[in-house]
Amino acid sequence: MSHSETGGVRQAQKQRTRQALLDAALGLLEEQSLSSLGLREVTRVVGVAPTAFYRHFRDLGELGVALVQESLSSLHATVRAVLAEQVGAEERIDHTVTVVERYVREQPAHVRFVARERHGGVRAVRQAIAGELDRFATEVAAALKSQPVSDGWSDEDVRMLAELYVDRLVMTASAFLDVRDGGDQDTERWRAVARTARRQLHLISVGRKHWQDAGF
Amino acid sequence: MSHSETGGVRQAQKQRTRQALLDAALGLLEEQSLSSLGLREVTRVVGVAPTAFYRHFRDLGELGVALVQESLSSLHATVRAVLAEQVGAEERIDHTVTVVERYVREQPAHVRFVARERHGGVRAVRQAIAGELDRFATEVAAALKSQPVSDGWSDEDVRMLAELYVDRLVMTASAFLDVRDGGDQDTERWRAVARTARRQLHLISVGRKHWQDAGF
DNA sequence: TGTACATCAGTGAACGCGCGTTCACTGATGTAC
DNA sequence: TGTACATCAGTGAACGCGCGTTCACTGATGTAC
Repeated sequence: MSHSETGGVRQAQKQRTRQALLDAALGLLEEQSLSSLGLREVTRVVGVAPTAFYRHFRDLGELGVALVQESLSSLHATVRAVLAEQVGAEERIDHTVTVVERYVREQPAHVRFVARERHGGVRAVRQAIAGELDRFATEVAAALKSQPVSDGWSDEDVRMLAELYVDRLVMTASAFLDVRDGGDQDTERWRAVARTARRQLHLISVGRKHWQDAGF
Repeated sequence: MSHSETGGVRQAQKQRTRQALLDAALGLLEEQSLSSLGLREVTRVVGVAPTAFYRHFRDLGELGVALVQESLSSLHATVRAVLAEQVGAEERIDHTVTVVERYVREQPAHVRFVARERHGGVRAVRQAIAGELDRFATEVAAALKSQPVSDGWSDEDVRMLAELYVDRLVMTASAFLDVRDGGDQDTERWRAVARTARRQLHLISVGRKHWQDAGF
């Protein structure tokens, strides 16, 4: 082949192995938590020697931090698109829940990983997740602030509201996951979770509208 | 001694060892998650032979379930007392947050355990926590229903609101814990978490008051 | 284009270690009479 | 009260096993000329 690009085949193969390690770990983490996951378990699934692991990550904590980026970047992008929509509050809530539903269906392992490791036993991973959710909340806050309903709101209160929404979305994703794990797929229970999530977000939205009337 | 009571000394000593195992495990779980905790680690801390463990628990999952009861029963009782108070909504919220603050200060390990294992790697423990929080939500729902503000509310909506409050309390406890872990103790950041928590609960409360006006 | 050397992703043997679990046991506590 | 037997919480040796990490290696890919 040409030598116009640096690396090429070798670098591409390395990336493929790295991704295989991430995928294998994510799969194994459906049944356990990161702090009990073994390096040899992961390499065994991929089909490489245990020592190959060290060519990509110092330890499983470092792999975990990489998984955080992978897990949250896709959801982040999708929700950002919803936030940018110029529609009414009710529509936006409905759409957001739909997006979360789809995310849980399509990336259940990523959702479980984040929910589990958000308070899990590996500090570096907890911090990575906290950092991502913080950036997430900052974006939501910016979107909320730009809406007319927020006129007269302090930055502190906008932030408070943003965190309320973000936490609720994470809890909702986790609730969908629990239904999925229970064996139900698209059943009554799944729809009940969606309905409850929408009503909870609507209730928060109502509170937001009347927040200043209440004198806070 | 007398033989009027069955057991006595022997039974009491067994209970003491059992409690020592629970305490040791809880301590070790500050730094790791249940699915990576070792049976030998626990018995080493207590100062008994590894095999003594089996006189009390089949495995660490069973010990974890026992820790769930221990962790949530005390908080449960305290919050129940707050719910029974006949005061205004604002006062009740302030008081609830104060109770949560005290709980995090006094039982940080219990709080961390529940937050971590709620979505952790051990199914039996997850289910035990989910069950406890479910009973908790049921009590909160009953308390909410008995208030005049809830006239005209469906049971479903009362339940939805109760879950919103319970999740919020768990998140608040977890937020206090994060500040504590960060090295700050009673500082500005701790007070900021308390302030945010109160405002979030108040906002939900405002939403509740205007829920029916909004036509849901 | 061809050749000679450098790089480095993945290998495989070896290590010491702590793990969970088994088993037959010991000796203090409990019970029957 | 005293004696003889039963119970059972905790012991300690032993086991096979999989773990994370080290090290010198191999051979395909990359680069310089």
